[in-house]
Amino acid sequence: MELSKNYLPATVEDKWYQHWMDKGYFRSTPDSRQPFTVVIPPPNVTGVLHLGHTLNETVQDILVRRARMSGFNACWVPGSDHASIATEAKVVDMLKREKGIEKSQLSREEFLKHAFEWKDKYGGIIYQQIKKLGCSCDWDRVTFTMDDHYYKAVIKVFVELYNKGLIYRGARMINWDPKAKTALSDEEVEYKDIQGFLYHVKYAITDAEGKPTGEFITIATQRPETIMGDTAICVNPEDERYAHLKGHFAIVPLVNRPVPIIFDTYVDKAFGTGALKVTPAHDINDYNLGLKHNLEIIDTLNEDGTLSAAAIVFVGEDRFVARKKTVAALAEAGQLVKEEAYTTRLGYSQRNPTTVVEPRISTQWFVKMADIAKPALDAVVDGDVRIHPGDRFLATYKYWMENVKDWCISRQLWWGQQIPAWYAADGTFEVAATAEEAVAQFAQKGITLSAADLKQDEDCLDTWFSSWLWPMEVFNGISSPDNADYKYYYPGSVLVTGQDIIFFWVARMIMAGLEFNGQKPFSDVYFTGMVRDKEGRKMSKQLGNSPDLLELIHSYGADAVRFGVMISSPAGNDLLFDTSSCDQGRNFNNKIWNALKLVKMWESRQATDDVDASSLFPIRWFQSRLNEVQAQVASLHADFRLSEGLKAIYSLIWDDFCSWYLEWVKPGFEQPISAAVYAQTVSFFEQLMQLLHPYMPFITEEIYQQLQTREEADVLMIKQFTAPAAPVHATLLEGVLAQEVITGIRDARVKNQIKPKDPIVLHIETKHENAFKQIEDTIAKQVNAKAVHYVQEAVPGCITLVVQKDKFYLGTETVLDTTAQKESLLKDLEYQQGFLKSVENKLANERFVQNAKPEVVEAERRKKADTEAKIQIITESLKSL
RNA sequence: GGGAGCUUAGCUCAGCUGGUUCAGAGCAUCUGCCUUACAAGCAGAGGGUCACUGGUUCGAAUCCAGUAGCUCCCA
Repeated sequence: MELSKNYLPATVEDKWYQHWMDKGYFRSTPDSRQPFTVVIPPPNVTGVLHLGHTLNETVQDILVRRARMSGFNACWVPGSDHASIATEAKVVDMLKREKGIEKSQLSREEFLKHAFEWKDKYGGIIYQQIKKLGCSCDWDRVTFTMDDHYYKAVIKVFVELYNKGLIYRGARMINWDPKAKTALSDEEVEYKDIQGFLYHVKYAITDAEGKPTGEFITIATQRPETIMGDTAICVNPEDERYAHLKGHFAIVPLVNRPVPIIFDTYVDKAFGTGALKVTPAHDINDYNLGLKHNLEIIDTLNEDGTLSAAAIVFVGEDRFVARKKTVAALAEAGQLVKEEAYTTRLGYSQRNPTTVVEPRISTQWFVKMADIAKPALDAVVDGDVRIHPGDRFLATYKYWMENVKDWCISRQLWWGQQIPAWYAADGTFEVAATAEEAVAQFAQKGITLSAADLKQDEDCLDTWFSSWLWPMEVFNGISSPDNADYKYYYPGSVLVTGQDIIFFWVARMIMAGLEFNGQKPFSDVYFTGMVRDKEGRKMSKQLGNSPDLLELIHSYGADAVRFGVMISSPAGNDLLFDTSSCDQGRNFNNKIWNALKLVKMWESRQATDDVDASSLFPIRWFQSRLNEVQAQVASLHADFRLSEGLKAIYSLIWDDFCSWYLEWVKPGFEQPISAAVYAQTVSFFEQLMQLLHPYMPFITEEIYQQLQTREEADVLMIKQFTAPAAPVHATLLEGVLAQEVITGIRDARVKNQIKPKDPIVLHIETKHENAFKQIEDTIAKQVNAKAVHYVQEAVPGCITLVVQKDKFYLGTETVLDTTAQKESLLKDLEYQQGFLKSVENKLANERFVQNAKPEVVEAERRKKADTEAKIQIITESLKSL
């Protein structure tokens, strides 16, 4: 079959993915092998994969494929996440836009039906993309965080933690998303620097009896619209300016409510005016101050961010509109002293990025974190769970775990697991998996009720309260803990994820694993960095700087995209993505493809002979190089240095195999090739493809299959690695010598403008003629030498050059200009002399000779001798010119 | 405000336990090649006081401290 000019990924990728699927190679069932378990960080059903996912999935696939080829029973579980807030928002949007339905018109059940339809429709896109990328997931194990068993597991865990006293319900200051109308956890708030204003507002003072003293106290606030919720003014007890106001009151502007002047060291005398308005319902610090001083709490905001009746003025206005109106009203009343520009940080809802989060007091469910955090902290600190790279994230992890706050897990949403708390009419409740169990629990307390009397909590749980069970429940480990899969696959091997969800997910998974199973969920965590564009900006939809994955795969091929994201992204480092790295990947594909074409050309030109291929220099050398890199890649993998592994393989294939080896064994035009050499070459090629396969699965499988006709079961993706032989050090050095001589002579040819087609005669002056006998054919071929002679002295009229410790004379018909040679020799001489001096200095230093390791000193002595010899050779050459 | 990380060639980045396999890769640049696998290629070449200042050491891109700039996380 004629092979195409260039590699065409589209024709190859779908074919092999389908084949692997049909043969069930991705599927894993427990057996006697050791498991290698990876659970995918489930992407959101709302979105499509972006480059961050691409990097993640690629890393996982590399680890999983290599493990599968290394004797492990590799199992990679795919799935997706219901993403409560984000998905609910999208479904609500869609219903309104496409069907004209408001959420409020629907029952919970009706809404969930729409949500599931939506998930089925859009969730599939993600899986399609993962497949296109070549990921070897076990598709029979796809899990969704709202699957029936998963739902049950979440409820089970909730009930269990509640019964242990680790979940409680209470009114606290929480983060409120007024758009989604739900509580958020601290982790779901993203802070951004914002240019705002600081408004100075003066409040009239009255004495203890309420009589105006004619004085004013001025406060500075960023949020004038919350003035109506003020219940105190606070100053520092040390502040002399205000000491006389003890027992006095301030009159809140616009609503004319007297509030006490209180004293607390919390207030910074130097900030603003030194006087702070205290609004316990709308600021976390004020809330704490309020608790301490028993202040009234006046909540002036509705759940949608409009002012409530308690605000008295501007009721029903949005908080930002109300702010403007409040400022105008204050100005009119003459109570606005000044406004100044002010930079501050505002919290935004992670899932509604344009919505400012409102601190709000609300009754929610919380997980008590301190106790379950402790073992999870220890697991990482003790190295039971290892984080890669190094311990770069250890400090962050430790800090968060040591200062962990209780986790607000209730959300005022429908898309998620509904909180299993059952309320009686009087507001008392029982936590139980079902209404029937709740009835029984009430009965135990002597309260007789029927299921119909109970009302289940309207709220659902935070998505992360389901995702933290992921490594267990993908194997039904919570819902049915005695099953064989769970026992076999748990704990998992490696978790690959972005460093941005270290708290959301990684920390909590470790907690959940230890709490519910007693074992860590995985032994290694590999953090990938953020993918940015080439200007270093985060990829985002707003900027439109995130390339479409399917389009990238369409134009470059999946292997090239995988190469592109892997080639320069060591663990934890941000990746500045530029499509030029995909170009590099595509070029690499092409290079491999062309090497295949070359080798295939030889297939029909084999000459049977009795050559002992293993004794031929190119073959001995490449065998050692291959073994060397095989071992190197294994060790890099053990350290999770995947991108360095890819670099090593890239260079082995392009430079060593294509540029050196294939050129060395290449027969002359239309000449036959030794059958033994051919067989060996095919074997090398196969081993290279195997080594590269985890990184670039499609082209490697295609090449492997093209190299020979194979049995159906002979498939690269499941071919097992064998332990590489030890490389022969001397052979590697032989290769270096050959390469240096070839490069040196080629350089000399270029500098002396000898046309590539003009042959030369090569004279070698060496004390190691035997060493050159092994490589002289190879050298002659590579530098277009028609003859090689060994000489004992300079050959006149030749180009002279020195490589290592030997001299080379190039006889040529071209008229030579010796100045170029002289220049090059002089340059070399200068360098060698400088080098010699530095070595001599070292050796002259007594302390060096005394303190340095003997082998280091010995190496320096050798260097000295070698350099001296070389200088002599160069000097002689210069003389003969 | 607290913490972490980064700063190496024009650009993007490697460089693990200090010592010529330490100053590297890819892209970009320059020169010469349409050499029957590959011009998405081949053969060569040039290019860096390893941010700055001190310290430890016989020896520092590498370890320590400080300074400057950038990034991220947390308040």
